Amino acid sequence: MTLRNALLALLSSGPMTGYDVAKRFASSVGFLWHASNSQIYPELRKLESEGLLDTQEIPWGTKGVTKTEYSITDLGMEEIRKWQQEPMGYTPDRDPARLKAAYMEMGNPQSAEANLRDHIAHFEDQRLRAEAEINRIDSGTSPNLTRRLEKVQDSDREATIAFKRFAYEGRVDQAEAEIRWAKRGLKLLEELYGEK
Amino acid sequence: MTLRNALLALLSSGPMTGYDVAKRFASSVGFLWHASNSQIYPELRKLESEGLLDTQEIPWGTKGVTKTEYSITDLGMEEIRKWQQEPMGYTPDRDPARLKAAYMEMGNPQSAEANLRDHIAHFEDQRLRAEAEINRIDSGTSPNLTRRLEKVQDSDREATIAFKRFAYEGRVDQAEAEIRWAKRGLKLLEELYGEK
DNA sequence: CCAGTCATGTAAGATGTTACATGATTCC
DNA sequence: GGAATCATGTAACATCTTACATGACTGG
Repeated sequence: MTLRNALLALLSSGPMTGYDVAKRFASSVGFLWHASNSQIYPELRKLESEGLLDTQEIPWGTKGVTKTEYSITDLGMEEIRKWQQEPMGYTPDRDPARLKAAYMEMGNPQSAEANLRDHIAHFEDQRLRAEAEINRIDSGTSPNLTRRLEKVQDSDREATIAFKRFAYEGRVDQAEAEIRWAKRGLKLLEELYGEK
Repeated sequence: MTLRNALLALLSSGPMTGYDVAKRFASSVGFLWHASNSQIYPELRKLESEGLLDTQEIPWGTKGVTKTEYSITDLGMEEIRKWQQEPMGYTPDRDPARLKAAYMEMGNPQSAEANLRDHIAHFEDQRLRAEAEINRIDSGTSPNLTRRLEKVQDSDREATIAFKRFAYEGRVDQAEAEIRWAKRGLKLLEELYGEK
């Protein structure tokens, strides 16, 4: 259900081909919601069949080849508003890192350390990506946001930017919490298994 | 793949029926990895068919009715060690809360506020549950941990407790990061939509 | 003309959700 | 005798992953 919303939200900034959509899902939106091509293309067609998206065949190259451009309909916009009004529907917890950590005494200290260092590296990377996105937002080099701002009333401009920034700040917060936790874990390993 | 590991880890503290397993998944382990009955029972049988678990039919009541008790095999224990040695395999990001937040200007401020308050309430509850679990660990009233400690050498005792505590501390950290983020969101709403 | 990008998927399988289903046992 | 708990699932569906597949266009 959320992929739909991610697609509609993305397309609310303007028309795009499936390929464009897929690319955004590999970067900007993709940091918030990942999806692969094999999910994206079928879902776009489904959304069209439900009247939430319109398609237009765009000529591509010299021969009669075309590509399909999707644009959001009024019904689609309505769907986004509905989504924003709905409560979140939190999904049950599934936390592989904590699960593994809870049983680290069953492996060896070296593996535990390696896993914690991996954890730190992973979330340092995540933080970097989120910060990069924030920089793009601030500097006006986020293609999607720029495009969106063109069709937004001046009164909504500030909020549009602020909420996007707020979302990626949340990603930074999460990454930092993960890093702090894993670092405490490394300290714990030291305490338990001594000063090598 | 992780459900298997959660099941094996749980059963490494001692034999249990599917029903017992399901109950633990509704509380302690369940805070780290959720699974429903319809997943648990079939997966237990699969693990048995792979030789990672053994079964024993236990008489139940007066008639010839039995229940099935699962216990971990040496192969199962080996599997846990393997799991601990493997790197984590981070899954792609799928973050409904941040996704929604990124497009909050498309709803109304009231919905945004309601969603952020929900977020806070949800994670305050999560924090509470994690803290309760930490208390059970500290006070020796966690049934699973107690059972596990009985069969653990003294030298591993400290680590066994410490890692479990560490895992749930991580949950507390996450919950607190979420709460801080959502509170900043409420402040942002105030700034954007004024002092009502 | 060849590499890189643009464009669009299918198929099989794993994983997880939701709803439904059934009956025994235990304790008061 | 009846409620709560113990015990064990099936079926249908939704979602997501992985591997594979194909071909046109563009720029050097």
